[in-house]
Amino acid sequence: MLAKRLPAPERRRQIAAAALEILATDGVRGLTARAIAERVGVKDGSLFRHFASKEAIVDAAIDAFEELMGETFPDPAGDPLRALSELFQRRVALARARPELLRLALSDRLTEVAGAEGAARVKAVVERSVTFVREQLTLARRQGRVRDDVPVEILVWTVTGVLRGAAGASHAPSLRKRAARFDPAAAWRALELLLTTRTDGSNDKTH
Amino acid sequence: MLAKRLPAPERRRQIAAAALEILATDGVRGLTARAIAERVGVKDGSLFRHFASKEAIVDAAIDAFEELMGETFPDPAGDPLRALSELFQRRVALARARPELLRLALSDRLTEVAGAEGAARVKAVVERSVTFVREQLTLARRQGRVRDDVPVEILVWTVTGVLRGAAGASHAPSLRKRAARFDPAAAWRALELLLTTRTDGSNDKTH
Amino acid sequence: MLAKRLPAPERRRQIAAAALEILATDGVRGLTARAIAERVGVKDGSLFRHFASKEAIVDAAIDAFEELMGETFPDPAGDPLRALSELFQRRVALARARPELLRLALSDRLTEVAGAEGAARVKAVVERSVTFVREQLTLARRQGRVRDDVPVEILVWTVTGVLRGAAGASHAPSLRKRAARFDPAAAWRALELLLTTRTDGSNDKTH
Amino acid sequence: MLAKRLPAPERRRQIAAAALEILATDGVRGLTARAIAERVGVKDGSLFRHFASKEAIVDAAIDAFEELMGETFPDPAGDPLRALSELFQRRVALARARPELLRLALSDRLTEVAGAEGAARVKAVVERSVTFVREQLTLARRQGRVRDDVPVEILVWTVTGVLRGAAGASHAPSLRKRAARFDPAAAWRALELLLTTRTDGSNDKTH
DNA sequence: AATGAATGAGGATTCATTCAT
DNA sequence: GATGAATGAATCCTCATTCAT
Repeated sequence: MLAKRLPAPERRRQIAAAALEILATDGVRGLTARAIAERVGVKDGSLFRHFASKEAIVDAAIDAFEELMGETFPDPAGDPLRALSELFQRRVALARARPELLRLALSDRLTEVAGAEGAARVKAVVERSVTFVREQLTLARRQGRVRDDVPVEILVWTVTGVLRGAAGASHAPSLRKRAARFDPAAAWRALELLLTTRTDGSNDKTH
Repeated sequence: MLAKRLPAPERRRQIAAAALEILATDGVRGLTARAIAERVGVKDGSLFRHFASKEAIVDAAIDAFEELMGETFPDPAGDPLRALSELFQRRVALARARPELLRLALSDRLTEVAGAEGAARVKAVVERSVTFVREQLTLARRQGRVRDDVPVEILVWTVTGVLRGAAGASHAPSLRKRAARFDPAAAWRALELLLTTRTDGSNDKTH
Repeated sequence: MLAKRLPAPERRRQIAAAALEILATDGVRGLTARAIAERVGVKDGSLFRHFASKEAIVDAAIDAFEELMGETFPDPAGDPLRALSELFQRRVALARARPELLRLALSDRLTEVAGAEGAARVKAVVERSVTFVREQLTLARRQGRVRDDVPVEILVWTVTGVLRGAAGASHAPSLRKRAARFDPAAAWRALELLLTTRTDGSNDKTH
Repeated sequence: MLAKRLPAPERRRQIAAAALEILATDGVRGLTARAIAERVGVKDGSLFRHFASKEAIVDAAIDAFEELMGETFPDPAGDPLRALSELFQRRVALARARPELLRLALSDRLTEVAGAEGAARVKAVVERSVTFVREQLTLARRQGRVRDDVPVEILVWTVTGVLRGAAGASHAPSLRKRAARFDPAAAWRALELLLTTRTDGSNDKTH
């Protein structure tokens, strides 16, 4: 029962993609050579004709991950709020299209299965997002378009928090009910309000 | 070289705690019977005198996790913003005191190693936090103390996002530099500014 | 079907001994964890409760080899020809008692399966024999009891050659016919004749 | 990146030679289809266009080995001591020219990787040498040119021992120091002295 | 004649778990 | 209550070999 022969580069891509998906759905311990091979339709030993080791497979998976995440970064030149908005929309769209990626980005599964070098790369991808957000926020603030009564870092956490929530809401079946009519554009508008509107905080704390 | 004999309930607690720590520091694949036993100072076979299976150990670990997280919930009666503030402070304090717990709460390692029932309990713990936040926010909004120009869910994500950031900043060595003078109280004040009702729309977006 | 439980040190010895024998009889590729385990009467995985790796098993086997070979070295003090004679007798006796050891000493199987450190130890054992022979011969020569018309090294090779032959003859079934009445004592006497000082040159070459 | 197409017989020779060298340098476990193919500059699958199996490759390697060793046998007619001398010189020369062959002849690697039939052939090659030596010695003894106070077999072992030593010394880098001015001709002269000079053994043992 | 993708049968090793002592 | 020796199933990986292209 031979598997269909496939050109090596394509097989490699398949294998890396399969690893990514399995990791997202079945977790660290589910990511076995056997499982990957099965999903691809070959025998486990055959994987090692294409990759030197499981770690190498994970590295390739991280390549794919890096690329997909990288594509969601908008042009950093231009209007910073627009840049943030675009990042937001694209990330939500990505979460909808490839929910596994989201899980991977939010969990540390990739870091767990990767070797030191791969783990560093995953971390870099995540940090790049945070840095991007921080930079755009700082820029926007200099333009007076983002509130300055709150430290940037807090705003960064706000953005990443809402992004995380929106991405989760956009695909998580269990959350679908609550966020049934979840609309990413509306979410962004709300987030923008948070970032830009200056509140006076006058009527809050009682203490 | 026999390990000190310990009353069973105490050993159980030890084992569960050890599992929790190992899971946090070494990850899913680091959580082996051997590793747990070693940390407790016992031989691996002995674990199974106290627990029927590794899954049972994880279940007990989840008990501990549940309890520790549960303790951070403030009295839900009373001032909702105060309740949120307290949850915030306590969580940050917990993150500082027991950084592993934070990692566990933010990663899905526990869910990964738990059986179905355990996973559900972990999920419940996390959801309970979100629900708590949502409820307090809703209450506060009814009191007119939280802005209503933004859907509650967005505010929920804001709170959880900032909480996550603050908790991370409060312990992560790598982040310590940036958040060197990180002050949870200040973080909460900033968060509160974000949440509370604005009085005018003067500081509006430009486009 | 559980194997008989044995105290660990004894099992270790068994395993090392089994490895030595398998290597001698079945060769490098025959030395599998499975083969060792089978011979000892346990399952292969169990080997690794006693040794960290196959290499560690081989190391222990080399320990045994070293010890057995070491025991054949006579007291180097005293009459050098007597020392050589004793080494000779003991080696032949060892070859008869434990033919596998001989094979191992003469082949390089042990070196092949050992790690770098183990290989060095095996080499040292072999070299120690040669050195011992050389030293005793040199001593004897100084006493005028060994011929000096021939370089010592040639005499060393003579001794090792005859030893090798005698040891082989003493056990190899195929050679038994020829050396049917093979007598180690007689072999040594003959060897001694070869080594000792000639008195005259009467029986010289003809050409 | 196709390898140069070569006529089949030439490729076969290449492959057999490569196998021989790898076996000598890397040992039994180093002799993999991949290693052979690599050395030849071909992909591993291609080996099996030329040989039915790895065993067949080894058989061909043994052919080559047989031939090379066979070439060192001098004309058995004529002066027996001269014949021995020539064998000696040629073997030492071969050891110098092709050290791998020596290793193979002295180790039993070839026997290990060969099938039953091949192993028998290797054994025959070795035995042929011994037989040759024995025959020439017997002849020479009948002519009164070799000492008769020592059994022939002992002399055979002497010759093979010195040959082995000389061959080893002639190439082994580590031994080069000791045998720095190692001179095969001198070695043979010394050996001849051993074989021909009659000692009386009068002044040896003290016991 | 050679490649390139695949396999199946192992090989070493890990690990949760059992149970006699 | 704890140990210490064992297992069986699974894991990653290697290797000789096959065969369509």
